[in-house]
Amino acid sequence: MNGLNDGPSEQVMRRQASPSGPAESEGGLPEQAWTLLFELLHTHMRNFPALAAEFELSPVQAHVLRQLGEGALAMSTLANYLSCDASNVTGLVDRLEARGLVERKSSEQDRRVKMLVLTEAGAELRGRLMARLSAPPPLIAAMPDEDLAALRDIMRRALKTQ
Amino acid sequence: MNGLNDGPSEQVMRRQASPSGPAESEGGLPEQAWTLLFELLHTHMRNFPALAAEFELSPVQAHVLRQLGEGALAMSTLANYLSCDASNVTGLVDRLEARGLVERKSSEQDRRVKMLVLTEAGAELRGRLMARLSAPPPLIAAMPDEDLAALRDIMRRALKTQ
DNA sequence: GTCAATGGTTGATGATGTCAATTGTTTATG
DNA sequence: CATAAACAATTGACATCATCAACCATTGAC
Repeated sequence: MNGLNDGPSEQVMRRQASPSGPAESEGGLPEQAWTLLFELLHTHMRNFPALAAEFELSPVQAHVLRQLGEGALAMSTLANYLSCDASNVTGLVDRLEARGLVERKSSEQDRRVKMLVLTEAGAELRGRLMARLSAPPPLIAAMPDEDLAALRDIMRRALKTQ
Repeated sequence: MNGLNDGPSEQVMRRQASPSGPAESEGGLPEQAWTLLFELLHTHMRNFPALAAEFELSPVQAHVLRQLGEGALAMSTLANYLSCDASNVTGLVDRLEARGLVERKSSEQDRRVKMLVLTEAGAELRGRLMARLSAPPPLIAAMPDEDLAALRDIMRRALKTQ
């Protein structure tokens, strides 16, 4: 695990009484960059429910479908991904299974475990969902190519060394 | 509002049957950059509930406190911000009010309207919450200064021209 | 004054989330 | 081998979040 505060700068939280949240002009370089990203992030997340609803999915169900694309997942693994209680996943999967999007398969190695796999219909829906999700929001789409390339390279480096 | 698909490139969704979601190496520049950002975004959103729980707040309550910092808001305005039904806001505010974090004030101009304001305790809690939220996640904190500065400048330009 | 529109609440219902307790299966230990 | 501990999933009880339809109070237009 990467520790959070083992880095160089200690000047976080300089004026926690600031009325309007993180001030862009204050703090170290990481805080400045993060605050701006945070803005985009929340703007985008606000209409995630509406986006999921386009496919008649709740936000959580959309999240589940997204995670489930890589292959079969155990219920407990899914609970970890969602950082929620295992008992929550039961009902979640119940509803997805009732809609014919996923299937429970008992594991051969360990009969306690139930693996989740997408059905044909589930994979198809996930395909459309992911295509919709990967459409860049207006703010990104409007960026000049130069900035986009720089942004892509920066993020590639960051995700690689994580 | 900025249209979504009035841009240049049309090569989105080339292989929607791809099993693992948006492939980083495909699509136009905006899609490539966005897909990477999207990764960070969802990683961060996964532990937003846990982060809110540090302050004994549900995710939605944290969102409300965040929005409520700028000043008084009408219930209906808050419902718009959250893009949810007005009746949902009633219960939400009921619980926040019961905890002494916000207050309903009847508007002078229009006695139908109820304005929401933070109490002393609410403002204090919001301050701590915002300070916590503006702490950059590990992935950002680990970036070299050069990338951080570039990222900040790119995002500034993008948010400005929006 | 009457009537439609608006802002907020209430009640019914379903989805999401947690916790505590239970069942069935594995694994470790005597 | 037998028993106990650990684990995966489920169940039941309960709070929260979300929507819809119906309802009051107030406003504003006619």
